[in-house]
Amino acid sequence: MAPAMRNTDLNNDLGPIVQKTMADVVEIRLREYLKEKSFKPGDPLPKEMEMAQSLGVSRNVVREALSRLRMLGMVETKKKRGMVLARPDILSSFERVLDPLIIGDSTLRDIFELRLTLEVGLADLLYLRKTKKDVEELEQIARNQKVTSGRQTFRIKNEIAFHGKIYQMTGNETLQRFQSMLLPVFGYLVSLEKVPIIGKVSHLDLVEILKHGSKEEFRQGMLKHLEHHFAKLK
Amino acid sequence: MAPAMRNTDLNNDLGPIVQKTMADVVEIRLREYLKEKSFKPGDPLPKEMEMAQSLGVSRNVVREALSRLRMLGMVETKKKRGMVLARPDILSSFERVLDPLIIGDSTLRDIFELRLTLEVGLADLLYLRKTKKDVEELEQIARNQKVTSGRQTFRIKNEIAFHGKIYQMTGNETLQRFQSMLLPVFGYLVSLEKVPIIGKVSHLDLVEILKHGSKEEFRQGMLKHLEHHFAKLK
DNA sequence: CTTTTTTAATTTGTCCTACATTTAAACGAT
DNA sequence: ATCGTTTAAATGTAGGACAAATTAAAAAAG
Repeated sequence: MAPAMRNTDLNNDLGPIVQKTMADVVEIRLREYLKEKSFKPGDPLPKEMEMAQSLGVSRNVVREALSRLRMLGMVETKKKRGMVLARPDILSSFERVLDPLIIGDSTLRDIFELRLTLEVGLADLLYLRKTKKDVEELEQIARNQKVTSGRQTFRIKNEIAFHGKIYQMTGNETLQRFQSMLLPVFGYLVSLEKVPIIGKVSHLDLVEILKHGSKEEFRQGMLKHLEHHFAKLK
Repeated sequence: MAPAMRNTDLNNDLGPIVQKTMADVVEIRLREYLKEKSFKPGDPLPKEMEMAQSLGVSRNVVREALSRLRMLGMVETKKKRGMVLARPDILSSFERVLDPLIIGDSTLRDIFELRLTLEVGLADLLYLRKTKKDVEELEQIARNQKVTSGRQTFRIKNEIAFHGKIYQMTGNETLQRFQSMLLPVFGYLVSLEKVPIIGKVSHLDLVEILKHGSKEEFRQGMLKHLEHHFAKLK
């Protein structure tokens, strides 16, 4: 693990030689500018032409940079009105690049581990915010699975529903959205398995713990539920 | 929590009426195109002019869309060679929008919770991969703090060093980078505290657990270490 | 004088053309 | 066949023009 680590540091320190285009530079400059001047959401930004002239580049280049910030939701534009700083949705940018087919294998494994880590760590939030209604709904999902344990595709869908419901119960919207966009990654990795392996602790067991057990018991239960996944990590 | 949930679903289903620009559309179309044709990293893409003609838009619009994909690291361009699909760095896009000053308060709190969740859930990876050398280095950091517990700024730096080292010990590079870009958020929230509160379990205690204790003990220890943070969550 | 309507002006969105720059590929000389 | 040279293709940048939208101002109506 150490060599990989050193490599990362090296990448940070020495980075590859990349020929920055004007749009790259302008994007950075604009970002710095917004920070320095401590723009807040809603504040009006300079016009495209003003930027172009100040920076000494064509309006074309400025627009390419602005197009990037617009994509991230950092700025919004209206004709005649100009542009204003906006609150970016931090996860939408994430979503765009999270495709199991184009991200590398090592990153894929990293994300898989990240998800397992989250599931085990969720207990505290869960016990802080779970409601009786939530637990009942969760139980319904778990029972639903028990009945229709036949088809493989349905099994996966139900798996998603169950764990998704748990994230929802944390009351943390960002966490919930985060997990929902991690699902394809998770599904992709599970689909690579030849034989579906079932943990020692079932969904219904977890529901039972949620009803009458403690945080620690739930953590242990979730751990056992995901055990076979952890076992695959080397 | 239910109403917020419904609202989210509504936003997904019905979304606000946004006047999509050509660049937006082209970005989406290009992304679909890459998926449908199942491009893999390294594959050459069509030329700008070809795209423009096929889509019936100006080269300018195509370039704005491409500029976005370039920013995300999805495509790389070389003159004469054209463009190739590349492996995007999933976290770099995240980094761009993760500014505590422009993301909203609720998101800020969500991320704070996310981090706490991670720290508690880390134990398994940690015990799977920790080395003697790592533990020693961690101990060094913890001792360093004990000695110089005076200045506030140093305390924070040391706090970062300690927890950062823990993430590094998991051997999960993505996780490590993820936490490092979450640091500003964390630091921002901590800086809002009037009085620095110290947990019941110190860094040195955690090191001791890592040396001779079990995973469960470590999880409990970390929980106690972060207890005052969890206490603030409602 | 106030309210409504019309007009004008400003700013972004799109298209077009031109040229510089880079560099892979074709070509040619030894 | 190898090395250097030329060529051509693709991206990068610049600048101008106009459409579309929408605010702001001016004009008209009451």
